[in-house]
Amino acid sequence: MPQKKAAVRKVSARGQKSQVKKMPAAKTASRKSAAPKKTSVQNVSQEEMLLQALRGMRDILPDDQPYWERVRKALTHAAQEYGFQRIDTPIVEYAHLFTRSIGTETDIVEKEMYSFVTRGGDKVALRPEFTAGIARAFIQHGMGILPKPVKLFSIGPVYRYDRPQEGRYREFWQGNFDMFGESDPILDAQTIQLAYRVVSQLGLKNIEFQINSIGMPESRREYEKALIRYLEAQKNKLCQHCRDRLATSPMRVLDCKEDKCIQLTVHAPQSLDYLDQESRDHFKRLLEYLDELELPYTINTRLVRGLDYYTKTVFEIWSSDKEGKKYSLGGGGRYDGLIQSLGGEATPAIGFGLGLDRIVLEMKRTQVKPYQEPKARVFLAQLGDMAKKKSLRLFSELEKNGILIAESFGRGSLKSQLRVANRLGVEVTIIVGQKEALDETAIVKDMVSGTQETVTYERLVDAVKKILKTNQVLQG
RNA sequence: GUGGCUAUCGUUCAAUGGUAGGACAAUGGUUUGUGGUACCAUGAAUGAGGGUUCGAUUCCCUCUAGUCACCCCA
Repeated sequence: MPQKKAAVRKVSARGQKSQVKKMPAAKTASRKSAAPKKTSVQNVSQEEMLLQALRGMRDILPDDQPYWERVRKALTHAAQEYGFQRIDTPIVEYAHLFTRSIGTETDIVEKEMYSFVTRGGDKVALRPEFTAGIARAFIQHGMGILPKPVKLFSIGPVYRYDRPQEGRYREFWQGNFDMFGESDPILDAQTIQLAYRVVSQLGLKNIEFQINSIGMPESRREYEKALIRYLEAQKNKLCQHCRDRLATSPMRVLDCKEDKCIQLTVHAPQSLDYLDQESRDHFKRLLEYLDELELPYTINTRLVRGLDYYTKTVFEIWSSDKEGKKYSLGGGGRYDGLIQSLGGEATPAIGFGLGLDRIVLEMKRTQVKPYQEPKARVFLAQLGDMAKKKSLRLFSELEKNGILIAESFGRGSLKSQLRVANRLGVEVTIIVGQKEALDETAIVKDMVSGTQETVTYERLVDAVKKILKTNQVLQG
């Protein structure tokens, strides 16, 4: 009865763009003229909004959970094996924490942060990445006194107000690993090894690391100067966007995809040539370690990461499909200055994050098997009120004995219940009807052979287990 | 934030300026306490709002969402 959509009185909220301005309290603004904004809620009915997840937000449905479960398990196992301890930090932090650490000129902060003011007047933001919050926790809880390196692992959602596409969402999941207190390049190598370990354990092939070193702040400044000098001289050959970038983040010009920019930057100065002695040694030793570990890497002198806090080593993890198309799965790097710049004791650190949504996407794309939940092999069918009551008890009784039970208590006929049992592919069905309920017995039916026998409650568990066991042997 | 493409039952695919059809899935049934197959039946959709029109799911506009390319990144 799709009742012809009650003609709702619709106040035509047309016109009145612009002049939104600030409207401090908007106390005089009448209901209907309030909030024309362009939040676009205008033409969307309340009900419609209720039935739709926010843009870029999505549900991870039961069908997908096996993949996620496998990813989570791989992550936590690897974390354990490499001695990482789990830490969970709040999703919301002071916005300032992120601007301080990630950098104010970066896109992440400039236009992708979910920031808002709380009722108490605090400027806060949903975390766009993990490291800032973890660094904050590290300092706040005085973790600097712990034996080095301090290894912390996290998994959870992060938020970026970006334009969604496949594999990129506004709420997405990351697994994050950080090590504090150790500056030796072997940690860099170990970090990359760990990342490789996780990803390949998940069955992803064609993994490649791209690495680069951007040196310490001083050498980086030197380099930036040289780069600007070079680009400035041929400014008119750059695309418009890159010309703008010259002033704010010249290094980003390096990964512009415009042909003319690429051509121009081929011969541009490279950060590697401007490294200070220490960074140079660091990078050299890292490469030696990577060779030793036989990890698949290429040096990408154009690789610049979007966060300001990186020093020395930066890297990204890529996966490629048959057509050679590449997908970024994660990245990371060293951030020796971050802790100190946030107000802590000078502490070198390195870490990386993995994009879980993308990993799941890749797993599906390359047909990696998801994690299989243990599946019920026994079905419990019942007939009649009395049997229903008994079945509930039987259900928990069997479960206590480690037997997973499927059921469809809501159904009436035995036929339909058996049909469900069949579809679920169970090996045994236990049937309790009126008669059995009275006798305190149950029918145990072997779904493969079709034979069945009536047993007492005491013998029930054994009878079921016996069938399951012989099946197992047969499947061998 | 910019530009392109898209939008039909839960899923997938049809069709039309004039009552939207199939397949898969779902639910019930084929004498009611026994599975498969088959057969029958049932429920289920034109994303939202406006415009043009006698009439719009179809044409136009706006919004929303998805997707792709930028941007950026995971």
